[in-house]
Amino acid sequence: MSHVDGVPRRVTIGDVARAAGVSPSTASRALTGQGYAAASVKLRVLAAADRLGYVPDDIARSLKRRTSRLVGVVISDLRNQFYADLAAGIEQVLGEAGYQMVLVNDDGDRDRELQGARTLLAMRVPGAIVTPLSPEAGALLTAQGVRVVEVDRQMAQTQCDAVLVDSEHGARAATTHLLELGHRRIAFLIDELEWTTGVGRLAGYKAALRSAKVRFDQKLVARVGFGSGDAATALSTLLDAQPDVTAVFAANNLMASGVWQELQRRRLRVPRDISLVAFDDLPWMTMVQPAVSAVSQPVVAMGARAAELLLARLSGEFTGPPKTDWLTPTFERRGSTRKVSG
Amino acid sequence: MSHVDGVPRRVTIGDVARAAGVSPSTASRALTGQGYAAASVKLRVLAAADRLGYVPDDIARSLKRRTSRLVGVVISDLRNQFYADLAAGIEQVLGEAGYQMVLVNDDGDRDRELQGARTLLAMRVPGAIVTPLSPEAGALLTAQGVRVVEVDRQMAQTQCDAVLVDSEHGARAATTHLLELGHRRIAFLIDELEWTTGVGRLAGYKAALRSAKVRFDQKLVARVGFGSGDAATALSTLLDAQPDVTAVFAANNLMASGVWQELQRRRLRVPRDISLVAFDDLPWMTMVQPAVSAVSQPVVAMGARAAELLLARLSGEFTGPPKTDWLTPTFERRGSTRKVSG
DNA sequence: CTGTTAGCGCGTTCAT
DNA sequence: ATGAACGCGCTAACAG
Repeated sequence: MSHVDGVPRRVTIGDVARAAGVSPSTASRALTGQGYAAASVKLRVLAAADRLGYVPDDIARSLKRRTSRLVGVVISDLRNQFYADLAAGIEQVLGEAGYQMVLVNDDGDRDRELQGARTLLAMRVPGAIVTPLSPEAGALLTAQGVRVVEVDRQMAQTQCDAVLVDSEHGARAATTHLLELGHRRIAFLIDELEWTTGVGRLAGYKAALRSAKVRFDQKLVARVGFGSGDAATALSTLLDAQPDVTAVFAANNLMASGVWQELQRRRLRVPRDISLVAFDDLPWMTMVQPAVSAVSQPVVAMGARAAELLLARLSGEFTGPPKTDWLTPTFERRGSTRKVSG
Repeated sequence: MSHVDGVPRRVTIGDVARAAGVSPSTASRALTGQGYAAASVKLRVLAAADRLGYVPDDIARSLKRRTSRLVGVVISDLRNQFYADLAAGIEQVLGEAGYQMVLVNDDGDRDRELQGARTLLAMRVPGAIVTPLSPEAGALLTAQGVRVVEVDRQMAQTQCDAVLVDSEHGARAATTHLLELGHRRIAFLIDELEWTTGVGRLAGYKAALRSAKVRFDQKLVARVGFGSGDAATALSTLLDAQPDVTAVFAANNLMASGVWQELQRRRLRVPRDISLVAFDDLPWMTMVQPAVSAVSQPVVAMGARAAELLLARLSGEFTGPPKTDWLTPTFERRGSTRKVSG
């Protein structure tokens, strides 16, 4: 009666063993390839398994082996193409290695991140890849023996592996480009300064200014709430207060999108009236007119690299001390930047 | 020596029970809230669990309960914002109900889809949500008692729940709009006609033509490979062969992107030289100039709805015969369409 | 209300 | 090379 839909009962290794006329242990050895099993027997077991449509129970197997092939992935916003690409890179590498990805969205909320970590703990995942919001979640996992790789951002106080893009380098390149075009009043839009990304990008911006002996002006930095759409409003306020701004640096793709909309709304012509550079390159940036000059990150590769690192840890193939992989972004000059006018 | 990193051994319910001076069963009842447990005892157990940092083992629990809180999600391309949004909608609803999402990307490949289904089977997931490529994967799952909800596309021969967008309706609206503007030679770009989406969109296009008594011309339909970026090339070929085309209908966001690029490359002015409508609305479509008129799908809501349906099935709250939910897309008129010139 | 018993499905000793 | 016995961690059934 619990099998209303005609699904009687999953076939177990015991069924296979019986059908093949051997013991469960032998069936297990034949099926997994671990341990001895006569060739003829192995064949019989395999045939029986196939005939009965046997699918090994991962749950039972995991319980026994005390480890599963599930990797937790905690990201901030799947709807942001950046994170989706990251997840795609991770999934591909994981999948090829026979691992599955449990995806958790934390929406930039630390409580949800922690909640996600706890869930992963309960699931007994051997490893996790996270874009961290706080050190806590990663620490919690690490403390319980879960191997953690931080990606995009670095937050762990206790050392753990990480795969990052050199934000400072990228931001510096973009800013330098603007400076070389003669811009001096460059607005900088960002939605967070708690993470290594925000910090690094601002640092790169400042470093470029310093090299060019241009004074850093705090009033040119606009800070908006995370994930909020008010990059447009923030830019608007800033432009009103600082009418001498000739260029804008949008520190991520969300900021870039908001900035683009605001520039459109104001009927400012890019790059004639104002120049624009973005950090993080998205497809739309080459579809608009003019195309947006941007710091392009190897996002998918970053996800893939993180997964590779984690797998190497899990397999014991890599056992060294915590290591941080740095990926280098490239600045793509496009049509949204030009020499400062007048 | 297996505990190099100082992670001794996970605390089990047995440890908690001992610390609280009760039996494991009582501890279990106190912890889960299922079954009797004296208030004072419950308190003691909870305190002990908390003190020891006990985290229930989901693997063992699943083995015992013969069901887990993992839902399989099989989609075609996480890097396509459409699928990412879908997954985001699913994840949100699942997460609120205490379920996790195992995400599998099949890249539009049926073998990988089938492989994914087998994996989910092995994982003993109680349910799965899929954007189907073939009937096989879903059938396999259903046959083993896994509740399946198809989303975006419908493929199952044996009935199963589905959440779909009314493609025909949307395509008809978009095409009618073009016809009302006087367009008669409307190119139609698509990358698949095996799925309900492609079929429905073409049907809507044809239906609109029929209503307007405009002859359907097969030569105006360009078909490209799935996921391939050659929408641009295909359009190019088509435009060369059919110079009287005055409007283009891109049947999904990939096609739209390719079309947009090709129109740019040809320096065709939209909508002056040619009009454009897209099926599936993406953010870039309102960032470009002119904004692209598009059939907007409630993608996140579709994912959410699919998850709700699945959860209702799993909880036994909904037991009726297979049902298909239809969501209605809306046509957003923007600047890329205008009266046919000349 | 509580403890004892048993078993989910598998892999892994340990004998043989 | 094979099978019997055991246990992974948990909870459902039962007796008390």
